[in-house]
Amino acid sequence: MNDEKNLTIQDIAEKAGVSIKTVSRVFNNSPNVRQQKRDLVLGVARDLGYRPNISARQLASKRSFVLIHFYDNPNMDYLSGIYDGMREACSEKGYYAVAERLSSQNRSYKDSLLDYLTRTPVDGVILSPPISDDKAVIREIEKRGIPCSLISPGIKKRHCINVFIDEKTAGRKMTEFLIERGHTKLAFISGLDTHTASSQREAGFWSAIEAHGLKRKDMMRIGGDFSMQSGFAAFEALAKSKTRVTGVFAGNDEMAIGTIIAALRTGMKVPEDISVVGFDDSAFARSMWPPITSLAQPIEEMAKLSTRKLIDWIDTKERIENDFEFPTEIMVRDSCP
Amino acid sequence: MNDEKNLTIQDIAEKAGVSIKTVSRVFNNSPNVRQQKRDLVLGVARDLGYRPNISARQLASKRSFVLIHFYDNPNMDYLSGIYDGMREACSEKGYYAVAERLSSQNRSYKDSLLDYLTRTPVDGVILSPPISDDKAVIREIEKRGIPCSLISPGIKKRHCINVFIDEKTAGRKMTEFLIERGHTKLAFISGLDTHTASSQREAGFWSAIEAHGLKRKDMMRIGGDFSMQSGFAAFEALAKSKTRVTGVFAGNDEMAIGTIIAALRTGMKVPEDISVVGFDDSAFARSMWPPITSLAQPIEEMAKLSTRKLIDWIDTKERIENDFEFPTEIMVRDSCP
DNA sequence: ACGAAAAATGACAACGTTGTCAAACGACTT
DNA sequence: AAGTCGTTTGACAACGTTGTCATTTTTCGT
Repeated sequence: MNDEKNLTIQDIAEKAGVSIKTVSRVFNNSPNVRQQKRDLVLGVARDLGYRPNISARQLASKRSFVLIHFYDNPNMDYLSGIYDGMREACSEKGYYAVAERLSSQNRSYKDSLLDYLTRTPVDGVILSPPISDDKAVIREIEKRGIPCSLISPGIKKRHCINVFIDEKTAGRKMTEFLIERGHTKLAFISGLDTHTASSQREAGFWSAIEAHGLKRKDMMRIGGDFSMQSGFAAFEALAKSKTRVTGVFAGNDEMAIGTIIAALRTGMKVPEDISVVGFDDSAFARSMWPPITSLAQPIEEMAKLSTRKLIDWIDTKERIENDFEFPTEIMVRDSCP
Repeated sequence: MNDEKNLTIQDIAEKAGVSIKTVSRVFNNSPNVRQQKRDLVLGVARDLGYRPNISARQLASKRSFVLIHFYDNPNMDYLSGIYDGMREACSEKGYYAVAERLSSQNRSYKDSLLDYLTRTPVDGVILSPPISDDKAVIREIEKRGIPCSLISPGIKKRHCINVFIDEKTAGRKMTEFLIERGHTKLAFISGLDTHTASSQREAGFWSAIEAHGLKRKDMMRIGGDFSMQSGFAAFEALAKSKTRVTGVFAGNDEMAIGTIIAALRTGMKVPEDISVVGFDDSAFARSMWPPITSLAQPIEEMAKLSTRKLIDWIDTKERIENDFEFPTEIMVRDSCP
């Protein structure tokens, strides 16, 4: 119901009886503004429904207000979770969220990163696995003095913001879930070794086995690569072996789907003959038949916090905390009820 | 190897011996610049590696250089195809690509559109199904005078750019593919009725049946909703019926996957006992086991052209052509070889 | 209560582009 | 050759913000 005219800092300044510059300072969280004026300005701005003009800001400050998420993960579910979280946090603070694929297939992928960073001015970077483990990439970003936030890094970096779940504990939790349901012969389908999180999940798997006094020789470890096909292949390996496993822990949902399809083909029933659990709680895990029990991480929340802290860092030029851990939850569904 | 300093129009103007304004005109494809000067300026700019400053452009021209894609389609594969196409076309012309979900679940989704359009200045809009069929949405955009491009609209709009495939012919082509492989008893699993393209595919299906002299009563038509689950349910309906169909045409890949999984569960073999074909050629169609024969449309190319034409329209304020049809291709895979 | 130092504030010039409008130029007509 | 009209060009002021630096106000130690 407000008038359409675009408000400027000028309008706010007049209404509040302060100078333009003071208003500017308030909106940039600059120090050296009396709290009383800060509140006054903020109040007036809210009343009038003022929104800063980003272009003008960019032009005058030579900052871009662009945060970029570099990824190389074909899982669209995960990506859009991150993107949504980023976007929400960005719009709170007048930043732009951009996502850019940095394919490690591409031989010159480091070059294309450098290209990107020199071409487009970028105020902050968010990396997700497996790139959050790429030291060369992180070094280049650091060298340019660009604040950087890592999502689920294998090793936490002191010079970055780290946002993560405890992968090992999650892996252990999932394994214990299987054990509690009476499964004593288990298989673990791993992901790619370049994906540190995957090894940590596996460590959790073995730690649960040990803690519950199960025998290592009753367990199978099959190497996968996160693809549906590798889950399919994993089941075939399982079927050939002497060990009769009744519970399968797949390193992600896609491999879980592959495993289930392969099992169905041989006439086995899920979960009656074999139980399968996944990891990531993707949309396909929910819509598969049977729906797949999977470990959910609050990826959108993680991305949101990651972005907020990154923006704080950019705005204030200092980091208070580095590390933020998030809880996980097992979504119990029919594939292992 | 160039110096790092950011070039401005000023630099180009000096080097070329013309005024700042003339350079500006050249970069905006404004009329009334002598061809000779135009070439000169363009040449100098290329030599120096000049790139216009978008923020300054936005500020001075009050345009946003933002194109927005409104979607409400959970298929990430399709979406990222569109996004990639948009992005490429945008970066050619210095525009920004933004994607925004406009959920029809949300009761007030038209409001959120209006909100968006009034909040953020937007120079052009791209709509994909099912939103490209929403007259109310299109009307609101038109009312604001924002150029609009539709991807695969059910009915082509004269005031918009339309980019599409011939859905009916595609449906017919796919059906004939099944018929040529000896299937005479077929099932068609439809998508949501709100999705006009789906009905057109179905029309193609029936036209092929008729053209090949097959009997309508040997055919089954099952209503689905594009979800994996509905594909699953469709197979169960199929199994219950008396008609023994050997070929299934699913309205999209997800329903094809559901159908296949359901078939596998009953011990049937695909494609030996039943052949299934899908539509869209999504990543899951490729990585499913068996991989699914599916109809591919060049969605990325379509989005790219759509975007280019939209930008032309914005820049020149006129549209030469409205309609652009693209070819399709059947990707033959194991689910119906 | 006084001065010195620190904190808060403001005036004004950037930032790199486009819009406006007036001036210069060219091609015609007479 | 002068006059007319359309085309091409350019000077200069926006656009809405931040950076710089000078000025004012507050705080604090004595």
